[in-house]
Amino acid sequence: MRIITWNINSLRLRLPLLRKLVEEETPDIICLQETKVHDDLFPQHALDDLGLPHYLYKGMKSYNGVAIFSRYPLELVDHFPEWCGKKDCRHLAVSIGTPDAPILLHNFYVPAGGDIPDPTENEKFAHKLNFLKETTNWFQKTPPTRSILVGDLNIAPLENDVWSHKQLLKIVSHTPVETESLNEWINTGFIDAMRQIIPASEKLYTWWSYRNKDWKKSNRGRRLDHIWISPDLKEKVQNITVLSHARDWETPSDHVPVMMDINPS
DNA sequence: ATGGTCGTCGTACGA
Repeated sequence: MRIITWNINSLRLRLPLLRKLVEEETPDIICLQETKVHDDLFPQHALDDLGLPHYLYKGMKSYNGVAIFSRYPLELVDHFPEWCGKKDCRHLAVSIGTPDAPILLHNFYVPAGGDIPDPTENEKFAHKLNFLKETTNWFQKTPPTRSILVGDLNIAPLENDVWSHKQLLKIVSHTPVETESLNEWINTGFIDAMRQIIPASEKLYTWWSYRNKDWKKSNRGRRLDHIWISPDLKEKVQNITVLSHARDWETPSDHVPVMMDINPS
C-alpha cells in the first residue's frame, strides 16, 4: 500500500500537479492539507479519472482544509472532538478497508502558530499549543493500534529537521515548547516512520519557504510534514521517500509530498 | 540587518 501526504496549498490551483503526482507515483491513498476550498466548491468531477474513486474531504473558505483520496473504500471515523472547539477543518480520520483488519488513518493540519513564539502575546501560538495538548490527551486515553497518522504538523522536532538548529530555536516550528509538545504527542504510542527509514543524523526537509529565491541553493528547509505509525505496523514499513523534486514543479507548493510504502497485511 | 513570496479574497491576512 502506497500512501502520500502533501500540503498542496490550494487544491484548485494545483489540480494539474495532483494529477502529475498520481501519474508518477501511483499511490493508493493521498492525504492533502491546506486544500483551501469549501466543501460546496470541491472540484470532484475534475478528479473522476484519477483512479482514486473513494474520497472524503472537509474544507472551508480560504483557509485550512483536508482531503483523502483512495483506491480502497474509506469509512469516515467521526468520533473525534472539534479540536479547541473550532470547526476549522484540520483533521480527517478514516478507516481503510483492507483484505485483513482495517487501518485507521489520520490526516492532520496542525495550526502554524504565527510568528511570535509566546502564547500570551500571540493567540495563534496559544492555539497551536492547545491543539497539541488536546490531541495528546486524546491519544493518551486511546493509544493507537493499526493506525497511521500523517500530515503537516508544522513542527520540525529534531536538530536535523531544520537547516540550523541554533538559528531556529526561537523561530516558530522549532522552539523547545513545540518540539517537546510534539514529542509528548508521538509518545502516546506512535513511531516516527520517516526517521525509522532515514536516520536522525541526516538532514531531512519537506518544506522550503517561498521567500528564498533559490530554494535548492539556499536549502533552508524544515521537516514539517510527518508520517507516524503505531508500533504494530513497525515491521510493515517498506520505504519512505520525500519527493523533493516536486519543489521544482511549475507553481509549486512550498511543501513537497512524502510517500510511504507499507504492507499492512 | 530584517526583508523576502505565495494564495485567497477583495485591496488584508494567514502561511
